[in-house]
Amino acid sequence: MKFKNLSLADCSIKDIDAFKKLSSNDLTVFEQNRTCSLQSKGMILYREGNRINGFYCVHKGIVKLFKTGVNGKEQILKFVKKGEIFGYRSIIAREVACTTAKIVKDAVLSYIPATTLLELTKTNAAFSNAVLHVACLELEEANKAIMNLAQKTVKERLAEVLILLKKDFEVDNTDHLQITLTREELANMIGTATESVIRLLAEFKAKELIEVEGRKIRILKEDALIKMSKLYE
Amino acid sequence: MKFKNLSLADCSIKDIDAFKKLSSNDLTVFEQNRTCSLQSKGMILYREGNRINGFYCVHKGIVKLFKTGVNGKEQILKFVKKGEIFGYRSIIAREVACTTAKIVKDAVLSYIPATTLLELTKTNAAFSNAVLHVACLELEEANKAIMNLAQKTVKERLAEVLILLKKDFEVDNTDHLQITLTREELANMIGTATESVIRLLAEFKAKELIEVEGRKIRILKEDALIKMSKLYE
DNA sequence: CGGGACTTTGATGTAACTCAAAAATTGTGG
DNA sequence: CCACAATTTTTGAGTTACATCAAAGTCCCG
Repeated sequence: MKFKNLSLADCSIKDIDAFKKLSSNDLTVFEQNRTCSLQSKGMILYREGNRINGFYCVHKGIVKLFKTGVNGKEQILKFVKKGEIFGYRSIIAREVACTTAKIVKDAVLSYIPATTLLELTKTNAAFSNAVLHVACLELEEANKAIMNLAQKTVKERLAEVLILLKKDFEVDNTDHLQITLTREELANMIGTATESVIRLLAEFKAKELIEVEGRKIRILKEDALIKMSKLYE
Repeated sequence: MKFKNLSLADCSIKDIDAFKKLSSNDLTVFEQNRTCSLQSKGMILYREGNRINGFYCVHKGIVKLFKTGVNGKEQILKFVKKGEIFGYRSIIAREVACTTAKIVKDAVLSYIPATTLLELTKTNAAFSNAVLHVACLELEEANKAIMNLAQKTVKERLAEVLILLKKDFEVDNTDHLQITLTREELANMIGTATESVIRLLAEFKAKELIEVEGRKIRILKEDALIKMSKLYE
């Protein structure tokens, strides 16, 4: 079968962090207006510059959000995972999508129409506040990213991104990062060339900070990477 | 007198973009809970890492928001101007301030206590929605900044920032940008060294794209700068 | 008029990009 | 399940945009 271990049953709004505090009444309205779907790797949900008619909740899988730059180069802004929402920004701001959303790991998603989002944010303070909270957290993440890109070296940024990927996506039972990215995707996260990522990963490996098997990465010396990344928090 | 042309009378919440659509009822609650003040250039309103007990509306003047990097280098995230709000993010996210706020042009500000903000966002959907709207717009700005830092050259970023400063802060009657920044501040906006900004401004001047008189900049060929910045929108 | 803060210029170093070509891996259709 | 194509990864060499350092010049502002 196509979607191993995935089922539309795994699709409870209760699992979405932003909406955990909503009353059961609010949740009911919500549940009535959303649709669930399975989406396979490679699928594009919406494209930068297009109108977007709803937003998404991720129940399983991973979605990549990116902008496309001058020469077609992707700039990855976020990997969205279980419990998170995306696509709401453009609806609230009444703008076309400012990113492209692509499935990078088979996913179970909820889709909520824009009209429902706008109606709820307009009339339901608890709901509006829940989305506001998410937006504020994302804003701080974005500010940190700006700081990193502006002031840190590529090596520091790569070290940091490995740490953050471990924190956000955790490791499997063999202690490998659960998210597997191509070298190019790593490069497009930190704003560098693919070759630079390759050379730096080789350097980290030589220093025994990490182990690498294809796209699987195991972090050996997290402390050293944190120090190298100049990441303190 | 200290504050030329500034008066606490110029302090109407109606002038704050985010709150223009609020009902007069909502506005009243608001007005009762805010305090106005005049703040002179150089004043620091809050510092990164400190708890913040309220947020601000700008009626006049300009406030610089920045993070401090590894070696004390400022990373400027935003210049806040008339009609805008700031400081709300940390309150909503229940975090300490993630930036430092410094007055760079004598200002008239409203200050609204955190408790009022939290109370209003919790109970008043219109208000919560207003703040949400601001946050979503800022999020898109931040995403664009990430893209620029990651993929554009210093020259492209400087060209872009000049265009944006003109759009955001406009020009005075002599056609100069109304916001006057040091070379260092320009550098800290686009993530480069002061010397690089100086050399590039000289280059732009030689090409007659701009005129420079100290910190006053006049944009002569906006089209050429836009083209150079690879900014299309 | 003097001193601190900015600005400018030049010289030099290097982190990181680009290009190119080979090696390895992954995916796919027969 | 294999063979072939396509993509991704790796390595090397050459280039460059930009940072850094140092020193001189300029602008204010009291």
